[in-house]
Amino acid sequence: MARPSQTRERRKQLLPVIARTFAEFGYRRTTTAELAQRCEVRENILYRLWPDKKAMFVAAIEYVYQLSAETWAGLLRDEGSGGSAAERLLDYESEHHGELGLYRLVFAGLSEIDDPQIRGALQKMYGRFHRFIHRQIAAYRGNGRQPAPSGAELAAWAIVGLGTVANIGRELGLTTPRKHKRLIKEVGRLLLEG
Amino acid sequence: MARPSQTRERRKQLLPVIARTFAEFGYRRTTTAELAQRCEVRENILYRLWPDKKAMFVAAIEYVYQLSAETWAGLLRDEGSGGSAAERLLDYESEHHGELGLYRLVFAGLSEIDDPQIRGALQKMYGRFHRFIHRQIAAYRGNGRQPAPSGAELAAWAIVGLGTVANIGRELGLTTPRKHKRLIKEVGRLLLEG
DNA sequence: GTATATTGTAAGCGTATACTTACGAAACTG
DNA sequence: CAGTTTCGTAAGTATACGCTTACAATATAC
Repeated sequence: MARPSQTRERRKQLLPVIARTFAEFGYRRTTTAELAQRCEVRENILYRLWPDKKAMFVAAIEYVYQLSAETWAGLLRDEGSGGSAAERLLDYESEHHGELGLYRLVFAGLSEIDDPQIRGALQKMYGRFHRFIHRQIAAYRGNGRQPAPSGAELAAWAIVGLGTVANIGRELGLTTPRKHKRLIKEVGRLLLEG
Repeated sequence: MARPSQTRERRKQLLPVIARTFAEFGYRRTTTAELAQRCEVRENILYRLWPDKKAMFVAAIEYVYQLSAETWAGLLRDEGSGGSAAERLLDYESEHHGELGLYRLVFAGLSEIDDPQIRGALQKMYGRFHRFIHRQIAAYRGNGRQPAPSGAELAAWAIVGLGTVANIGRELGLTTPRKHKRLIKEVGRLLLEG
């Protein structure tokens, strides 16, 4: 036998850098040379970790949800700070939403939606986000009462859209930080109540 | 003197084809060769109408709003079919929203947001959509009463987001046509009322 | 220590594609 | 008709970039 492979750890190590780079430049404009430089390795090392550029991008998309999910899981565990889970999430997002700029990665993905693999990654990601929010709304509304109506599913989509447009508005400089915050907090509240 | 230039008419004539092509492939994946072929001309003819590929794309973005605006203006004139203007618009959009697939053009643009010209075109487009919807909400809410509160502005952004996510859901096959329709109609109504 | 696998370095290749140039044909003006 | 400009065709250029290959160095297992 010989050296044990460290590809798994190396992938995890480089993924945040890859994701940030794709988020910054988009899919096409990101060159494998740039990726390598930011990762401080040579190009062919990236090609040992992933079969091609597209696989790197798909991995980056999956990373986006992971990161949010971890943050939110932390918020849900931390029940101390008052309010229901849904309310705490809304409060948090109204302050920190889009902070990492990874939504740009999603925009980039949406431009490549004809590709089956990228499309699949986006489906999974949006599906997860939606399911998570859906559960939060259902839990909030059905607090002891009858099971939540199907409206919660629609509301969950609307909240995903709210997050999306909030990022677009911010990115284009069309909404001030103050409005951005109010948009998520107030309209989010409205959608949560139903 | 000699032949009068027909560049203006030619541009208008080709723009719908250009826009559809960019919508289909995105910005980077669209080649000037493909554009020319769909327009049934040679590449350099496109370069006589626009200075470069980017200018063609920017023109296509502007075309997106024009097209929607024309449709909506028609709906607003046609007061016969009952309901307030805002309600008629919602009804119409719940049936036909995203039909032309031009929202893909917007996704493509969002991936190129670092470019000043494309960014500017998107700012103008989103600004116009928002302003239009904002006016509709304000008119609906302030029907004879006090001037509409600032919440209408937020609601307008939320509705833009609603349209965006509805298209994403449809595109990814995550929402059925039935849900798509309900999403716009029911949540749109909720946001309209405030 | 040695064999075997992994890691790192460096250069290069083939292709795709935005944009250009050159030139002949047609059309409008006076 | 004559002169000028636009319009259409065709080929070419230059570059950027995804991906590969070849080889040296290093680390682990036995």
